[in-house]
Amino acid sequence: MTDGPDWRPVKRVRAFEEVVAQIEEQIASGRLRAGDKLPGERALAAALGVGRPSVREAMRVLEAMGVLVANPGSGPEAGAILAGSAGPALTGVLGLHLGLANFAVDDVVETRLLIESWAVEGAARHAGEADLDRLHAIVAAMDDPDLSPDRFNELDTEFHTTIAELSGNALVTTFMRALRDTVRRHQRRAVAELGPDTGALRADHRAILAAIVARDPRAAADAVAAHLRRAYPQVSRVREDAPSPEN
Amino acid sequence: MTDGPDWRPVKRVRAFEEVVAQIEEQIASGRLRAGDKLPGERALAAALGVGRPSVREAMRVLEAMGVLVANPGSGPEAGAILAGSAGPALTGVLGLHLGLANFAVDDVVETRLLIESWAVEGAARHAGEADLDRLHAIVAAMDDPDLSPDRFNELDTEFHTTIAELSGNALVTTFMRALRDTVRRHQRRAVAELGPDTGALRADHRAILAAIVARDPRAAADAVAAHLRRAYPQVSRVREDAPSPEN
DNA sequence: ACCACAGTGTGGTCCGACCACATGATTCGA
DNA sequence: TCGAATCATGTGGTCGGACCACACTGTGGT
Repeated sequence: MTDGPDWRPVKRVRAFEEVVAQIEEQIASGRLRAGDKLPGERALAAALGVGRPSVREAMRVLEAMGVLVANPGSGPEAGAILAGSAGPALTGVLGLHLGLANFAVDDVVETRLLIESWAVEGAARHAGEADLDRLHAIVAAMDDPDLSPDRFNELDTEFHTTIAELSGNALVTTFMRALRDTVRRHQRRAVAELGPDTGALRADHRAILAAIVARDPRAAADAVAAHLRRAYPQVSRVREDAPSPEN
Repeated sequence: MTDGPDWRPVKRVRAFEEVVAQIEEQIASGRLRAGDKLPGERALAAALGVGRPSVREAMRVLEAMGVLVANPGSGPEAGAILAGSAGPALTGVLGLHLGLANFAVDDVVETRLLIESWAVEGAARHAGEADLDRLHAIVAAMDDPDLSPDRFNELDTEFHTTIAELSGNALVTTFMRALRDTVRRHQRRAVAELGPDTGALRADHRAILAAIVARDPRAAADAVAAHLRRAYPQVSRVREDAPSPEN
């Protein structure tokens, strides 16, 4: 394994990478926290001994990762502010690599099934009364007969996101939402609008909620699996976890 | 719900965002495929009617998302080439938001447990003889008594990544690796080196492999869970999926 | 007290220039 | 003739400067 000189191809370090690295370090060490505001681009460039374009490229990278937002103008809203949720960044990454065929739509849906099944089990175990009320309200709101498709989608997102939150794992929530948005954006581009009629989807939601209310994690997971299979019928690969009749 | 004027805050569209959007569109529509090379920055800027800095910032964004790599010089290796795995990009995003306390280390480990448990079940069902040989070879290689910590870690990564691949879901593989790298990088920064002695970890690997060989998905998942609990003892929150004694 | 206005600082954009690098054609020498 | 040093070319990387649009802020005037 360790035969021959075996050089590494020399690490090319670009200026903006060093800028990103330093900001990352400030974040990791806790010297920079969420809500903090970075110095202005000009000041930062001077402090780091690089040109403003390098600082700007670093900003773009951090912005793409959902770490900061940049606002022009003056006042408390202006400048580069550390904030951010990882969600949109993840959605973007997943969407791009979906387009590059680095993985398939089936993979995405299957992963969402895996994650959301787990999340709903947690929800069935730990949901409090207030949580259940929120879910009931969402389900009820989706029964409005003259609901715009966009609004319907918003409520659907809220339903699933709330369930994910009840798992108590913020990362799972983020993943779940990113996976859902990725699939949705992808099929928006290819196929027509909502495939299955909303009636079946709303019935699924009620079944999921009923299982959560009944504190039955297994039934809740099954209901979620059935729901996703109905919502994404074009996805062929849907595996079972426990009840595998094979072998 | 639709009361009042209800303005949207005006979409600020920056030039580089438009550039990114156009490249994204070319990718989504299939006109740009993996392996393709983009025009030079100057040519692209001229074609799009923007300045070169805007094109460069777009490049940085796409590069940060793991979509392309940029090489200077001349020849077939030079230029902006579409390629890329999503892995490093995901690791970067997760690490940053871990530092920003948008989610906790426990969340990350728990999510990895969830994903890898599922993956190993698939591996136990679908692994072929060649796959098992690969795993056996890795496990054997890790028994070398004078193995550098770095090399040990490489092999450990290979073991877990191979299992994830056997699930047949490329996205799960990517996630698994990103989660693992995120935790590792994080504790590198905080705590000392390898916590548990390698002997127990290697024994865990053997147990996981044995369950896969035995085609026992349930046992394999349990073995993975036990392994992760041993590897990350500082993580308090480790839930069970099915065998929950509570309730 | 109120309002209009210039001042100031922010990010956004662009231009032009130069550098380092890798390649390929060219030229010069043996 | 063949080889090797050299130059030309084109790439991304970096920089400084300049200008713009924007949003706030203080300072005038009314």
